[in-house]
Amino acid sequence: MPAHGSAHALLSYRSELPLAAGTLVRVPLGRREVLGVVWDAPAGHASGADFELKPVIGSLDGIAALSANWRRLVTFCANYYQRSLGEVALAALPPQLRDLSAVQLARRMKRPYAAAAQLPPIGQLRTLSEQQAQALSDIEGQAGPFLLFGATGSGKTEVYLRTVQTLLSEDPQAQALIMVPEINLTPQLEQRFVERFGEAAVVSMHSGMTPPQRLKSWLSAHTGAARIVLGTRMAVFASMPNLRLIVVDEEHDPSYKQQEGARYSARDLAVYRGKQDRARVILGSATPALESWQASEKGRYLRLDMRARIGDAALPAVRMVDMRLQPKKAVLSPQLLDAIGQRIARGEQSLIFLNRRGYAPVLACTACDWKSECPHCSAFRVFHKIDRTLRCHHCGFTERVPRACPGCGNVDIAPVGRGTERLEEHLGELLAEVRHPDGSPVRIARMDADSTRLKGALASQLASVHAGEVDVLVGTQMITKGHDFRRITLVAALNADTALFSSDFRAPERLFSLLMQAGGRAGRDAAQAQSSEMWIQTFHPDHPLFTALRRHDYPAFARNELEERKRAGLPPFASQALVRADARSQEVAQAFLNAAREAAAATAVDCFDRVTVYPAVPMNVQRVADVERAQMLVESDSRMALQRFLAAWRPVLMATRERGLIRWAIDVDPLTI
DNA sequence: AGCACGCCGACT
DNA sequence: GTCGGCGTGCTC
Repeated sequence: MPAHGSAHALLSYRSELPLAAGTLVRVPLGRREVLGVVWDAPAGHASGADFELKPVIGSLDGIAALSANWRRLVTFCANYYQRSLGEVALAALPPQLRDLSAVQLARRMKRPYAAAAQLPPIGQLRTLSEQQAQALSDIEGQAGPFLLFGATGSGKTEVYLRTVQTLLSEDPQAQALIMVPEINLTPQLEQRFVERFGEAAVVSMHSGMTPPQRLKSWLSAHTGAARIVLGTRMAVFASMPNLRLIVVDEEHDPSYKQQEGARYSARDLAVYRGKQDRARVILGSATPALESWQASEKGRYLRLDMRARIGDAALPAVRMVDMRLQPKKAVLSPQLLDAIGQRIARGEQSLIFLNRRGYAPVLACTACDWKSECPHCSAFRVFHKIDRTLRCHHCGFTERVPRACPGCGNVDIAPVGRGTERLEEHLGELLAEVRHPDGSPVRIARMDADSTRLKGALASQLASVHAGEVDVLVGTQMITKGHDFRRITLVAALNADTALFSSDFRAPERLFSLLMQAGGRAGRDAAQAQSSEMWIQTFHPDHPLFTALRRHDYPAFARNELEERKRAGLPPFASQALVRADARSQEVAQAFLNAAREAAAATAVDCFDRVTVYPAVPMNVQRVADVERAQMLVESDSRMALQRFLAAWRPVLMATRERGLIRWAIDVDPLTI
């Protein structure tokens, strides 16, 4: 089964020696030599073909065959997400395995991966809170899967650590897989696991590693030497012969869904894999995905409640600022500004969250109707004052800001709206007079994808916040994730309203989660928690989402939202898939989709009456980098029916030809539609 | 995914 | 007259 994208994925080869299923081999394909995996044993696949089979070139016999469970996971993923086996399998293996010569491999395998790392003795551990102890005993006593519903600061990580510890000490071979949504979050997690279990027991797996590092980690997990694998979504495919526990931390995070190639959900695959491998699965979150919450309501997941913060630290008080009562052009209300000033005077830190980077999202001419549109996309280019550029956040197209309006020559072109850069500048002006207790001026910093682009920049910025060298931190989404800021007592969210009335039905869920997470940055020290506040500026202070947020009441939010989803027939009460098509023109993209839609009706499968295929529509951002994009929604009230339909329909899609079509893909369980 | 084969525009 | 553009199709 070598790597190629066609439908009937398996290719047959002959071999003098019998090769066990799961063996890694090198085989000829066309005039190349590629990596392959023996999928089924010699039998079956009769050579009764009309052509001669090519021989297997050799097997990578230093490496044990991939297990049946691993192959089942890959098969399931390929079938469920409508991709070829070869694509999924090869993407799941470390890329260096593909171009490693036999000699290099032999040299590599000489290194001792054989024995499972011994765990160092565990020193004195902190006493667990009552709810932590309860969660642990539930995890030990029940089969799961578990939904660990725990507030930020409730000590979820300690529960993971203890579960791993119990497991690994009971079973000297056992392995655990711990997943986090982002690469940025792996170092601090790795540190905690290494502290507890020692360097030798832990390996990481994420796309930021060099190919040799990745191969090393993979081999270490595959041989069973690594007891603990930490990683991002790709780690769900790690070959682990003695896997007994899978943790998906921040399970609600959209990053668990791969957004190109095989569009799998690592969280959902983790649950499948846990069942296959008889490994415990723990999904952890303060704001679970509504799909997971619903599963826990129905008893498919066992919910473990950890709603209190450690040491009974209070959650921050939520303050709503009604922007209808503020001066028209106010960015920051006087109350909020005043509150920030007070923190500075007390030597405490504030965090201002605005989910829009750059200086201004649009630049516009004051005389004509010119706007900073991207010539290659149906989107505006963002004004970045710092280097005086207009940058398209979709295709990357960047130009210097024109001196005068390209439309009419007017020199007066003005920024419209605001991003983090402008907010940082604005705050500097507003807080210019404010002083520290020691009389020094205010220090404002900005943290977003632009300020952290350079290697090491993120770490050094975080360090300076931790060291107390910053009074006010302005940033995007990125500052709300995971970082354990100890001295922040005020968090403010500007511009939260856009998500309330979005056409994306998941927008409220993401907003709630984001605000809870941002709020969780405040008052992580019990001593300061009393005075910690989360500020929200909004034109809709009475919106039910904010009512639930004020009480830190995720269950109330979920109940509300699930009711609406049910009424509207949306996930988790329906299953969806999306077919996307790219072409030089919108007409071609849509023609392809609609042709496939017609063909679906004609090739009626038995489950077709339970499935709705909607007509093709342009995507939200219709054109990116001069490519027109369209999509088509497929929906059913039954996941099974949708699956059966997609499996039957895929060959039809593949047979559908449209001149000028660039590519198409199916996205099963899409996160944005 | 590669890497062929194949049919139309600017070069020695 | 060729070199090379990338559209289309195949790989046991």
